[in-house]
Amino acid sequence: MKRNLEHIKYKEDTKTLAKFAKALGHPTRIAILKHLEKQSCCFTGDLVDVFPLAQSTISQHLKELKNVGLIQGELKPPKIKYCINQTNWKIAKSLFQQFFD
Amino acid sequence: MKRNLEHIKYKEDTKTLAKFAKALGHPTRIAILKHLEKQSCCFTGDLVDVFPLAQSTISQHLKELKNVGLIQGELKPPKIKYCINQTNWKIAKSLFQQFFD
DNA sequence: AAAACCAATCGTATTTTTACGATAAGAAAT
DNA sequence: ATTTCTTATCGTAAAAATACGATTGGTTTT
Repeated sequence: MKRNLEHIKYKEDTKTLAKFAKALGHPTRIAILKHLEKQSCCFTGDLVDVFPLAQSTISQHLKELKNVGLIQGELKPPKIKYCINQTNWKIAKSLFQQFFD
Repeated sequence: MKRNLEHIKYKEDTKTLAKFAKALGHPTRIAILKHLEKQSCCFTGDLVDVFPLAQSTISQHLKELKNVGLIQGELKPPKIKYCINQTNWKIAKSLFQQFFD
């Protein structure tokens, strides 16, 4: 963006929905979430085995999903166990639901 | 992306869902679609009045929504009437639905 | 105490996205 | 025929996203 257009006032729901959608806007992140849904939980290393991507790249995608609150990490030294954040998952679900009618 | 990683094989549904999500990943585009849902249809100019964005920017967002098939444009010279593409809308809806369970 | 393990972060390169103004293209009105 | 209206497209600039390798930090194992 060339200019600062953050003064555009969108409704809160619109912004939140866009934020979730953006996080889902990459096939790797969709695949990670599908994996988490099936497995219920998993470690970063599991994903590095599943996807032909560098560890740092996977970590980056996980961070993004964590930042929008769709997943959460629990320390299980020396690993980190990632799960879906059920609270926010439900929020996202209902936002998409009502968006599509 | 530094390297060509298009050889990563994602399932078709995963790619399609990510594509739709990406298109929804901007508040302006969410707002445009909400507007279209309410109005059922509208012209580019209407949107230019609603959003404090340049006409070319609105046009660009519309193009993106059209490219993923969420909307379609009908020539009503000298205007263009945009509507939601119901067929693809339903596909997107069901993909999100089954994704969220 | 040292080595090994796991995952985040840093630095960086490339590509894509987002926004704008200016221009072009088409039809309608004058 | 010229002007007006509407929208797409072009060119461009700035920012964000995507990917990688290398490094760092924290545990655990040896």
